[in-house]
Amino acid sequence: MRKRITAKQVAEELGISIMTVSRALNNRPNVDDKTREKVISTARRMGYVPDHIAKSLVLQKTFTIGLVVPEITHSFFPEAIRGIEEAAYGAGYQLILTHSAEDSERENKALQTLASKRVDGILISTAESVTDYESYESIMRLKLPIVFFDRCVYGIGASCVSIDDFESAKKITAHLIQHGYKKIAHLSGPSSVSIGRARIEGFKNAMDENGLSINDELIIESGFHEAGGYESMLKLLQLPKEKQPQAVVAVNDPAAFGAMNAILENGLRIPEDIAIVGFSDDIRAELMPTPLTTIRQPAYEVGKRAAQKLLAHIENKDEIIDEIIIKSEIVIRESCGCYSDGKKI
Amino acid sequence: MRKRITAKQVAEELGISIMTVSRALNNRPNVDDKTREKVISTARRMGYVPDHIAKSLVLQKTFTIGLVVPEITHSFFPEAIRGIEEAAYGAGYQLILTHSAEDSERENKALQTLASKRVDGILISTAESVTDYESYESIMRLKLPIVFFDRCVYGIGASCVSIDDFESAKKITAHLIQHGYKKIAHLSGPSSVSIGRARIEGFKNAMDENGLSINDELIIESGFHEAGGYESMLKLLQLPKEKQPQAVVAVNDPAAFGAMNAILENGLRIPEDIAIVGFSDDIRAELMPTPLTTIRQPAYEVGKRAAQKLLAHIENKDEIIDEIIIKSEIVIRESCGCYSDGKKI
DNA sequence: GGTTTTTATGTTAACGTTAACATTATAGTA
DNA sequence: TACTATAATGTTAACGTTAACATAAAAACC
Repeated sequence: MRKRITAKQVAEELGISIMTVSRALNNRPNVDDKTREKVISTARRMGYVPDHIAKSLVLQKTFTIGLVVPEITHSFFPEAIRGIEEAAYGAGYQLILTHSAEDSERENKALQTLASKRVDGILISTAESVTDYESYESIMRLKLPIVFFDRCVYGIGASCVSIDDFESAKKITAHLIQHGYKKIAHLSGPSSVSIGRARIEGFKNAMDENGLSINDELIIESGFHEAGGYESMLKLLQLPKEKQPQAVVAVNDPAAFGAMNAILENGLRIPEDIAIVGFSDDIRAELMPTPLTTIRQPAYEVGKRAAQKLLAHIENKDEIIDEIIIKSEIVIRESCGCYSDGKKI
Repeated sequence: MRKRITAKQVAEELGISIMTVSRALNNRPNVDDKTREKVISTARRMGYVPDHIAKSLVLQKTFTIGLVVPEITHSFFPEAIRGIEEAAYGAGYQLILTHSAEDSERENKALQTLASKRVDGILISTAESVTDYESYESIMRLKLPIVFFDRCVYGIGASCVSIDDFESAKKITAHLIQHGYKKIAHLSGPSSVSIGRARIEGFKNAMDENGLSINDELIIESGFHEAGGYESMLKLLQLPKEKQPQAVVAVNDPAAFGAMNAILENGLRIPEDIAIVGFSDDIRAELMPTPLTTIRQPAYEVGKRAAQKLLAHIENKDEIIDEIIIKSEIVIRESCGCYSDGKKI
């Protein structure tokens, strides 16, 4: 069983130095054309594969980007990863994928591992359970560029790419208000996560600007999952009839799905009895019994821009820290009350 | 701006040798407890992060697995990746994720890159457009363990983990036959992909065993996407009435969705006029106007088992080559004709 | 107390590559 | 032709770690 072929062996085969082999294979100048050809063909014939590990060690650069994702099965992330991969691939970088499973402990470990593997930069969407930023700061102390995407951390001097959560939440809430609803509930995300905070603020801002009072009883933290949406909606439905909301703004589509189930199980109609809107345009949104009005997040675009920004930081250490906002789009379906009587509001 | 801290600097700080630092930090025996403590605390204080690249070079092992996925947004893959990540994480390995985008050229490049990055093994689900196996064989020549998952390549001496495509296709076809349908069509996958071939064979086998003749006009290659299913179904609907199928077995759910749209747009009912079944239990399957009967693929399990098998190959070079089949499950909904009259067949 | 065993630490070389400098061959110039 | 500029190739050291062997110190034995 032959061992792996190295540049040294190719050099010996040709009776030349390793350096000439290296130069020939890396398209460097000052190599005779004939030599270069011989080297290339001999290397191929011998099955030589350059050792990127050795190269990384001497160059102090791995052409690898670390990626930390909280929950890869959320429909947003596969799309975002595709955008990231596209940008990275185009620039000749590979991706090390790690999964925090929404656990801050695991996220921290992943960051340490990535630093240890000497990635050139890190792309991260924070876990739900993160409470302090020490692990991010320790990465930054290593002068390792870090770019947040979707779920951001502000004020620690890192770039961030996300959608305009505040504006989007405000816009979709305002849309409900236009329908004439006055008692509007919000199923909120965890306040520890930037998008949770931004969306609740957008909701409140829309209510304020339209002269509607905010009833704290109608704001319930439900988290990002269907079960939380279901539970929270049940609580709302247990309020006395006159306090119950006419419409609901859910922090994301899964939470909205849960809430929709709760509404239907209580024998109420959507949107006639209670209107509801989501956030994220999950693939299931348009297939619900009453198609869900929601916000479409350009996940691919977010991923791509985040990767591009990270690459810029990697290749130019004076690249300015930026907070990039990608515009989202409201997708009007029926659950808000539009079309239900045959015409759009 | 301080440079990165190395073991050498920690050693100098303490006035001891690098080797003692290395031993202390790696929990090796024969280090005085006091020395070990001092090393660990000093390393932490100085912000030392071990360099895995250097370690990989000397150990000739990277604790990294290469992953090649054809289309990360297919709902199967995020789940499978989660399983892979789980197994890899548990064993202390990281994942380099590459995306072939169903393109064999790009897949080949990804494999070369992974070999160059000295991954310890490769997990791959082949691209649709792959025609020859040279790139896989070149990986195997490097003694790099490779395990196929979901879409397999047989006969080249690599392990493979997939669901029982043949049996599952046979089972779901037989289910349609039990309903009494005799003219059954198949929208097939590309025959270049193992699962495409296995499913068509399962379909034919079920027809055979139940004494039904196979009409080649009713077998159309539609590929894995919605558009192909739609187009193919239109072709079937252009056949003379007496030749049109009573039921359709689609190669996967997206193809089935496309076909369902074509059926409905032609004013036909599902399943009364044409019954249909899919394959993969896409998240949308139960939300269709007529919920789709399909095969549930345990994607997480497939990913996890594939990763485990690869790890076994990595850690024991005599590990036997295996073809592992994960059992799938038929999910009965309404599109096959069950429940449509209020009772299950 | 001296010899052997065990434990703790140090030294050297190696992993496979490239940068930087050194040398040799070739071409160009006067 | 001799001298210089340029192109092609070679040599050495370095990247940060660990294995393998070497040595020194401490403990155990008779």
